[in-house]
Amino acid sequence: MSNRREDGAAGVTEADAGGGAQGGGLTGGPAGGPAGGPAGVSAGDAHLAHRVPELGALQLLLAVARLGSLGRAAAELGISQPAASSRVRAMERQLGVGLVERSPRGSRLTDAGVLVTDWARRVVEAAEAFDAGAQALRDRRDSRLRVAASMTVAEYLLPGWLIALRRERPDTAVSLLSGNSAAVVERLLADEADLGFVEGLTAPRGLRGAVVARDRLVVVVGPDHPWARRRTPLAPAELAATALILREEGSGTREVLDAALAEHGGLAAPLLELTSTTALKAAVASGAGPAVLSELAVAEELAAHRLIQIPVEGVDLRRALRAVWRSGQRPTGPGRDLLSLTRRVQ
Amino acid sequence: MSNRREDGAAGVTEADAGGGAQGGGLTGGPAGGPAGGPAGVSAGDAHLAHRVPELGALQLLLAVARLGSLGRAAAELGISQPAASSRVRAMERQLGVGLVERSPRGSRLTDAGVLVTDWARRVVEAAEAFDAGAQALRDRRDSRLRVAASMTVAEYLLPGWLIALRRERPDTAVSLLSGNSAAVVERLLADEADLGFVEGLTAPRGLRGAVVARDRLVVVVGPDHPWARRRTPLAPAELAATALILREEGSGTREVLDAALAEHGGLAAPLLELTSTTALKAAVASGAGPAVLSELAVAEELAAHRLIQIPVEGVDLRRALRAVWRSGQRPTGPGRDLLSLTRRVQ
DNA sequence: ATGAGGGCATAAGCTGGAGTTATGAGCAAC
DNA sequence: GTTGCTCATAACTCCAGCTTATGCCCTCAT
Repeated sequence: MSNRREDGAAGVTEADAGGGAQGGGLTGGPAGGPAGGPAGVSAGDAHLAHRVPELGALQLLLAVARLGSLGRAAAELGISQPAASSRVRAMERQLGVGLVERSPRGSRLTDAGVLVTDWARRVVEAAEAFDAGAQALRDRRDSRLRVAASMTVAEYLLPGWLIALRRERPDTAVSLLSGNSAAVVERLLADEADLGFVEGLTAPRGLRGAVVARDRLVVVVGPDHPWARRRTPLAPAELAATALILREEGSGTREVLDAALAEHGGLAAPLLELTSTTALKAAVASGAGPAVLSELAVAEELAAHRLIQIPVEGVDLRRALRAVWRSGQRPTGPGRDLLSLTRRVQ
Repeated sequence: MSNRREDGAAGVTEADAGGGAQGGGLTGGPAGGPAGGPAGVSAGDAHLAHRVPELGALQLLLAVARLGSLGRAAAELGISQPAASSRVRAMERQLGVGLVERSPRGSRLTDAGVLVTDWARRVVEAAEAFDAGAQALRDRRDSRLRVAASMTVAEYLLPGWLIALRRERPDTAVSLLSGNSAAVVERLLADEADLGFVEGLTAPRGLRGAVVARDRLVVVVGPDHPWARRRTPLAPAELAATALILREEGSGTREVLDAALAEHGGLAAPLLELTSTTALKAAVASGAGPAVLSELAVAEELAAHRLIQIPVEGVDLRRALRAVWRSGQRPTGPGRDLLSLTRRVQ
């Protein structure tokens, strides 16, 4: 962990965070999702931004790791070498840990740097998803592919698709309209969109479509709810008889749930009605009661055990996710590319 | 989407991105992980940081969404109300989309704002994990709980635990040492750490421990690899006979794999040996060949289909993740808190 | 040996973004 | 009408980060 810096004040180079090189990694954890996800963003530390380097710095760190040189990393990001040097040093001072081992032959990450870089990668990946989505939201009219997607698809799936699409067809400009399924259908019929994505039990009338994925609704409760300690699956009638926290009337999730429980007595009067999935999850997590949500919407919370999934027996809560288009307007060009992507990248 | 702003130049307030309120969300997707994850960070767009608002702005947006007022959000982040106002406006200009509907009675998110805020939440959550990890890396000697963890635990699991711990015991300062399993054991025996986390088949000699989770090694290939189209599970002998991309000798993953395949003829000579999990995943994704990695390390890549998991029959590739401590030094106080967390938050 | 080249650090100067305080305007409820 | 909440604008300040210019150190090749 030698470091050429000799000045007193500046660099706190504690660097090495452990024994050997990262050779002996044995790893552990449960099956399924990306465990250990961060807890929810509630009130949260106000000064997070002061303790986490900004995106440019994190990207720079990734570039240094990949290219093995501050100078080359600087070039890739389009800044000067001294700027890169100073940014990395600022980051090291901010974190209180040496990240990069400089040598006249280049730069390598320290052990701590490897760890920090891995955490940084997650932030940058989230930022890329943000960017992909936001860009589609901006490029409104003048884009080659106009996509209309339901809220949840737009939120959870589309950014990943767009990144993959950009990787294969960098010149494709995509614009995104998002609303409920009815709005998606409307946009397609009005020729304001080329390709739509909706969820539901059946394909919308007047449109052609293809199932690109499946989804399931799950019953979730907060960790302190009595159900969280249940061992036996929930009976449909029991679910139907329970007051749930629900999205407002007209929500697709609620519709599907209604249909599934119709033969078991129908939904009980709701315990609470909320308008956003986020608010709903927060209410459930804080113990207000059980809710039924898309698996997709609660994957992170389940992995971090902020929410507990309760198995239900004897009810089919699966739904299809469909790509849809106007009859006779089977997608070509960029639309076809995106469509084929959705079959590979879920 | 009324907006009080009247000046010409400044605000591009395209705002609304869809039909109705976000009521009709029907949702879809496959089982398992957080699908639709972003693609890997390779060369990446240089100017990502110019297109994505910085963390403080994203946090501000979340606060506005939660509190319903720019002023209150500003107060929570410890900045003045005009600063918040200007930041949000800058963000709207940057993204080219109206995010917040201002009114004399407060502020609400627009439809597009809801979407953007959800994407922003992911970035902020990743940043919180970064912060939790980095803080533990810094607070070296003077902390109340000194944790030693193997590289992979430190990378994938610990940040989540630390966030949860901070939630319950805000005053607990944790320091993190990370290295291979041997180094972790060494630190514990030298009384330089209070609690350790290692993966492996058996508990280390001289230490007490408890299994806190389980993990599995999985065989993965790039999407273009012939195996990706396979329908039948891999036979152990077939896996053993195949040249794989592996971590260097001494890696825990390699050790476990070696043990599991011993009775099937032992590992073939490696196709390639790499020193970091990241480099390994990149090599596999680009089609260099198959590799065996912790489920934990490839969860995101599997979800985004950048890597394909190949089932293997007849070999047990599971491992235990253990918390360990010195005999007679059963963790108390903060250590006990963390330990009990690991059983709930995976 | 000795010079060329790559890599990083330092120094000095500039610029712009983001913050601050002070103030005004719109709307609601009392 | 007045009080109180909201947000917007204006003028000013200041610091963070960039750039260019330069120097040192090390390695490698001649």
